[in-house]
Amino acid sequence: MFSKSTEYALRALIYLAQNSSEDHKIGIVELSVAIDSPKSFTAKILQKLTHGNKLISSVTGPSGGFYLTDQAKKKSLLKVLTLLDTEHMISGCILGLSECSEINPCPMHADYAKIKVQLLGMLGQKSLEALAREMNDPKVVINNNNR
Amino acid sequence: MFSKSTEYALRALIYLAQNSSEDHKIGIVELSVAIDSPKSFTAKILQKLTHGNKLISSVTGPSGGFYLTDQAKKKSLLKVLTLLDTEHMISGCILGLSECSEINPCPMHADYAKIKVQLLGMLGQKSLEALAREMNDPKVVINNNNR
DNA sequence: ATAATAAAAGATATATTTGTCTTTTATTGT
DNA sequence: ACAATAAAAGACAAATATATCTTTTATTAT
Repeated sequence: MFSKSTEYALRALIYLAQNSSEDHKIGIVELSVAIDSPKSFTAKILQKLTHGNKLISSVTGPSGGFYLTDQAKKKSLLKVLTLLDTEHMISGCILGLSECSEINPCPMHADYAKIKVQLLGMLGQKSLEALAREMNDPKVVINNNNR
Repeated sequence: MFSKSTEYALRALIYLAQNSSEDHKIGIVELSVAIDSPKSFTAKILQKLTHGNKLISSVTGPSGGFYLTDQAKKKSLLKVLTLLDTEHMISGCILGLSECSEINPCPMHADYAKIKVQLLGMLGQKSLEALAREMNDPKVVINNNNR
């Protein structure tokens, strides 16, 4: 469904939403171990979310690291996808047509439109902190270390 | 959502479902123009669906080309995805966990499971010929040539 | 049989994604 | 100020996806 980049980003954000705050920052080593992702690659992805849009906050140096503000934790997954410029994965035409619309729909348009509404609805309503809360349940995981 | 390969495959199959039969085969040139896809690349993709599984039938030489049997036209999109080995795009974990299940779910598992049911339901119930029928409506398109 | 046709197969090229490693810069605690 | 720390930045490498081009093989119509 999503690219590896997007998957790592979402997992990282959920972990940060659960475990970080301004006075408890998370380093890239802890983070990439926690979400089972390649360290340097994950660092690059996080950078995309720290710069202009500043969804993620970061501080260099000792006791530095990444964290989310309370405001950031309230952002929805859909907002994250928008910042990652990957929302079209879902909102685009399922057959890949660039000009698929009500006026000139693809053969799947009507059926997919219904599902799209639900997908976008779920992603738009689901905040990072809500997902972090899910992780209070000990069986809920965000890495592959339960194998 | 899907890769370019999968998109081209689905568009090609829908076109073949609408326009081909054993005594009216479609050449790769006509096909790739009709669905607005790169010719040789599309040919490669079609080959994957002609060999073992033989969803697509093909004949070389004059008056040859690709076509679908009536039986093939009844196959669902889900079946096509399975043959393309790309069903995991939908049935896999939305956060990319390899071991995401009821026992150890990711934080999105429960919400995505509901949507997954609907997506798989739609794809499983939608046949190539049903989609071909959609194309009888002149406003329905399967290429980008309406720009 | 032969020539024409069209898919199959193979080689190669390009672009994008994913991943690693090194150097630089910013910040902090001493 | 200084040393240690951690992210930022940049260069590079590998893998995969996408795309093109050429040669071969199978089939058909003459």
